[in-house]
Amino acid sequence: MNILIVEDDELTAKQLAQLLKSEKYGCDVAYGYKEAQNFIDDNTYALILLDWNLGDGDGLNLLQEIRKLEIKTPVFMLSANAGIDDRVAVLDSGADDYLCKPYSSVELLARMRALLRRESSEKISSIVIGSVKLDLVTREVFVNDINVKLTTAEFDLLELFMQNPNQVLTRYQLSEHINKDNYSVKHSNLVDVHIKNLRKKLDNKEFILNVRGVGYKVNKSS
Amino acid sequence: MNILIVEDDELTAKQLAQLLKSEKYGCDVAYGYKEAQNFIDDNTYALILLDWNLGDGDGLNLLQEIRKLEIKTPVFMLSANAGIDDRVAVLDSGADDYLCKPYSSVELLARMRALLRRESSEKISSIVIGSVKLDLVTREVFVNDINVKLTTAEFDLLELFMQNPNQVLTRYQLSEHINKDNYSVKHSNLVDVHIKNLRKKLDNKEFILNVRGVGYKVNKSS
DNA sequence: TATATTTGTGAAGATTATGTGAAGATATTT
DNA sequence: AAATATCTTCACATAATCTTCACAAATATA
Repeated sequence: MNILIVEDDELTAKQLAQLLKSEKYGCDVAYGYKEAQNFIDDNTYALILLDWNLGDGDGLNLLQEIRKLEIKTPVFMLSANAGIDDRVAVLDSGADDYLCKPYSSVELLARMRALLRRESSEKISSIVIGSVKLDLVTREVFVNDINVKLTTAEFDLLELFMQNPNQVLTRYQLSEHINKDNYSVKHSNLVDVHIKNLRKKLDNKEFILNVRGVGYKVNKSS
Repeated sequence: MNILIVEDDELTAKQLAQLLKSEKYGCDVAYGYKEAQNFIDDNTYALILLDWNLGDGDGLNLLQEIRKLEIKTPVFMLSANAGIDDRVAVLDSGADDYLCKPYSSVELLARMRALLRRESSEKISSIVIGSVKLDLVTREVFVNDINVKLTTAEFDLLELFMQNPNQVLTRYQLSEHINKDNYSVKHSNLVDVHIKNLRKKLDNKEFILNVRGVGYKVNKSS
């Protein structure tokens, strides 16, 4: 969850960054218009906190430019002294919320949560471990950002592994998860075969580790 | 574009309704908690303007109940005298914005537009993916700019697909979407047949991909 | 080191899911 | 009511993948 702070006053910016970090948000700080543009081009933010007064350009201009580029990231405007008319201009330019300084940090955080909640409810859920990314909605798997095609059983197994990282899963648990319940067939090495094929497709023999006599687990640090 | 006003003071309610009508919004007025519930159950609103103080129940309670029911309609809270702490409670309960009386009607309208813009920007009138363009208003479909005639079921399926690009949709979801709910008929391959016909009309076997064992999805990059 | 146990592997046959044409059943239009 | 369009089912063709098997490789045990 990354937030971009755009604020030219260094002290204010650092205080904001401190506040956000204390709430476990990751954040970048841009001290001016140009710098903000670069950050926005290169990253995806959950929210942009944008100061109205920027040294090398107007905050409102930046906002309008962001919207012109069809970037949908919510923008929270902060301003020293805007009157009612400014407020209207700000909100109509595509800002999602707005506060005047001096503001209460408690209120700022609450309003931010309101914006972020809305976004996150639309976001897809995906799990990333090491070089492997698994998207639960599209059922796509990416290894080093390359889309890899898995069969149903392979995907279901990998999903179980990645939802229980570091935990050892027995062959029985794994088998049950893909195959209703035919693991009564004592000497089936069905799971082993799927694991073999998964390892090959993930291009990493160490991603799924064998725990001798018990089962398998994913290796978080691979 | 319908807006629900929930406000127990009759004069205030009428003034609000007047204001909204002058801006060409359609609106209903609920004077209490129960009445609001009924309106919400029976209608779909683009926005709910909710007064903090209701005669027969608390506005905050209503808000929390709405969110518990997973109703996503944006809620704009209005209050006579809330302090900062109340603001936090309000926004964290799922309100999307908040204003204290006395507020400027210009600012109220601007903030409302900010909320409504967000919603309406999601309700576009046509969707384009690859060579396929789907017009939701005229219900026309173009493949490489050539108008293709689809049956009702085919269009409805394609619409669902294109509004959820890349997402895997199950046969059950698809069937429910076109056909009320007769997918209890276990061995119906109705969806499969529609998919086959769609693929032929779209002149592209890769536009709708099968996800074995799960369902189908559109291929964004086709 | 020799032996037993467990895990890894490729290939082949069995099984299951999906694709397809055609025909009868419904619904819609003329 | 007839003509037309669309929906729905069915039987079978095709394709994906599951599962087993025999054996190889690795690891533990004596």
